[in-house]
Amino acid sequence: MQHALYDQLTASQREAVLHIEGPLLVLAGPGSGKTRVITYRIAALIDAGVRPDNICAITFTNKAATEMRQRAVALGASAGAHISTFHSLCVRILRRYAEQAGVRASFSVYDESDQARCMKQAVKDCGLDTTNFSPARMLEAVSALKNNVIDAQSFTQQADDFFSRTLARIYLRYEQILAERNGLDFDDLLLKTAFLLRDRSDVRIELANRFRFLLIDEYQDTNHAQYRIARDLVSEHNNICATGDPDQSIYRWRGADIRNILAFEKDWPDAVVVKLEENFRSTARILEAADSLIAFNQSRKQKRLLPTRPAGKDVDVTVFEDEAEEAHGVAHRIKELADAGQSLREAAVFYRVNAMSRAVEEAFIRSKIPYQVVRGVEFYNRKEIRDVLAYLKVLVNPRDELALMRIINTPARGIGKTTIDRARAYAAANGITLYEACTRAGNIDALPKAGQAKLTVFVKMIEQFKAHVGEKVAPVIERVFVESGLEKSLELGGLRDQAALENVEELMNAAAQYDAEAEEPSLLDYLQQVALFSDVDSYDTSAERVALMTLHAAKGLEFDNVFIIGLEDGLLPHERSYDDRDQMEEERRLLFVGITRARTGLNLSWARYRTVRGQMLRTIHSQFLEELGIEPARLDTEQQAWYSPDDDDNARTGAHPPKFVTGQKVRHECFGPGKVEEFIDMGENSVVVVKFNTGQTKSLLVKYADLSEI
DNA sequence: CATAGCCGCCTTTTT
DNA sequence: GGCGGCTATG
Repeated sequence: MQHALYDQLTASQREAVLHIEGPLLVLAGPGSGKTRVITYRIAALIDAGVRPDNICAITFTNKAATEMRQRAVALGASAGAHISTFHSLCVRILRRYAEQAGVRASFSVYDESDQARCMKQAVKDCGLDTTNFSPARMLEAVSALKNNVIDAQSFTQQADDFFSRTLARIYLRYEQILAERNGLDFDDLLLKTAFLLRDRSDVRIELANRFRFLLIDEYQDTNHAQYRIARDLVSEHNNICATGDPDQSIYRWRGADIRNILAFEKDWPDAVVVKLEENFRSTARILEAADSLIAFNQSRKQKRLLPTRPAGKDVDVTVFEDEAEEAHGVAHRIKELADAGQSLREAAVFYRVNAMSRAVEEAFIRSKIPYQVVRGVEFYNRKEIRDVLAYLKVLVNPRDELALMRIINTPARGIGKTTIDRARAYAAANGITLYEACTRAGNIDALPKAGQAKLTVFVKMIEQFKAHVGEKVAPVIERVFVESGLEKSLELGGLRDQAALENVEELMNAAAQYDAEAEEPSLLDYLQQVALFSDVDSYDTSAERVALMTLHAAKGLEFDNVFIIGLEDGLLPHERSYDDRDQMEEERRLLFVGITRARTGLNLSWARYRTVRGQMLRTIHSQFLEELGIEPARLDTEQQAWYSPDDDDNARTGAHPPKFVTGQKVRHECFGPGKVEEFIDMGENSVVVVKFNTGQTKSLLVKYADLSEI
């Protein structure tokens, strides 16, 4: 690397970048240039003569991995370093060492809903009812065990009370079901890899030599299984570099163990520790608020955020009447920013729960503000996408009964419940999989000739698809989509199906991109990787659109202007965190993460009333607001500082029809009294939807309706 | 066997 | 308020 590049770094950044051999811990506060340090480090390692393929960098999301790859290459580092999430890495390892790990390389990756189905089955198989042993709860418990590298056998041995013994039975059965279907859930990817490294020193040594330099970002959010994997991977050379910030640990509920980062120096006693405390991102006012807030956490090492930027604007705190006004207020403010020439992609709205995006979206649509919702799984959870992927899964993993059940009669081809039940009974009686049973449909005596014929046609179609498995992924998807009849079934439909068609097209585009870019492209790899994808990965940072996301998804990102909504008691901190001090502290860290995403503008808000599960409830503002170190006078303003309904954008058009708000009581000449359900603000063509006391609901053009307020 | 409509369930955050 | 599963009906 040219020496000039290092000149851009601070002394401590340079120290971290140029530390080559031996364990290194980088404790990096928000906005301290951590990402930059990691990418420079990759370049510096290569510069020092390390072969790219001896480097393995672990990121928290796929998106972070993609970005890091691009940045490293832009810095002049030759491509070839392995950069991915822990889960992606484990998929590759398990496929490569399937035999040693005791799995089949063709495994399906089971996502949350797949897991739920298997768990439901497991609970039922154990003769328990799903009310007392809710699959979700059981899944949570099993996941916690897996994250702590405890398998079903060893848990069974240590289970000593009624609940544990029951859970052990469920765990065992759940594992059996997954094994029968050749499926691995998210946690299995880590667990099986941890066991592989523990039990097979030959594999461990081979991998340790392959990945001579291991870099792990967001180390504060690793769980025990990930820790074990990392420890074993560096067991031969100790070249581990971990970066993170204990104050930004927000995944405890998912098994993340903050002790990993706190105990790093115990695990690697000769570790060099570099602290990056200067913040180059946010203005001083924003950092003061963040600093003041996080200081309320008791189980934490004292740490200062050192601002390098000027004071900047005050942090804005606003109270609104309800969530609709709050959303409208945010929209209004963003319009102002846009009018002042600010870029929309530099604005983001954060919230505690996904459901809160709705109100904001509605306001943005009305205000014609382009936006994108960055959400957990949305795209790959759509029915049509899952259907197509299920076909592909059956092609590479015929044991995947979950996938098979999904497609066997989708689109409808006359294979109903009775037919399937009989085929299944035949499979059980003969100790074969359901798919195998279908291939022998002619032998299933319990089935009428018509049923046998339908199954045979289905199997024939699948077998024909199989002939193309070795080809590029996108064409296979297209073939399956067309020839399975899925496409046709959607073409007949209405608007909804039209959207579905477009989604599948989008899937094919993404697959084509995969075909072009993947390291080792294959249908199997595609399916295993796609299961690990989330919508955060498809978040387009270059689009001129406001980003809407949860506080969790905001991790690692930064924006000029940040809006955090719903600072209310029970929401942030979330009510489910009340009874546990550690969880309360995590809620505080969550807000801390959100605040420190902002470069220059930070707008916090709460609403006096919020609709929860369809009910409008009175709220109390979040205790966190008082912990920001902002003068009380600015915290709880009676009237909004910069927004009032009269001062709307459309007021500028010159026309001034009356405006209404949801819930408002009005009277109409003919229909009598009623309540406003919706007000669609379109200037002089505004529409108001009123539910009248007579029971009927009417949409009325405001300028003609002559409604009067009550 | 397919479809529509209804009921009852859950609802924090996500790789 | 949304979704999955169940039932009743064609």
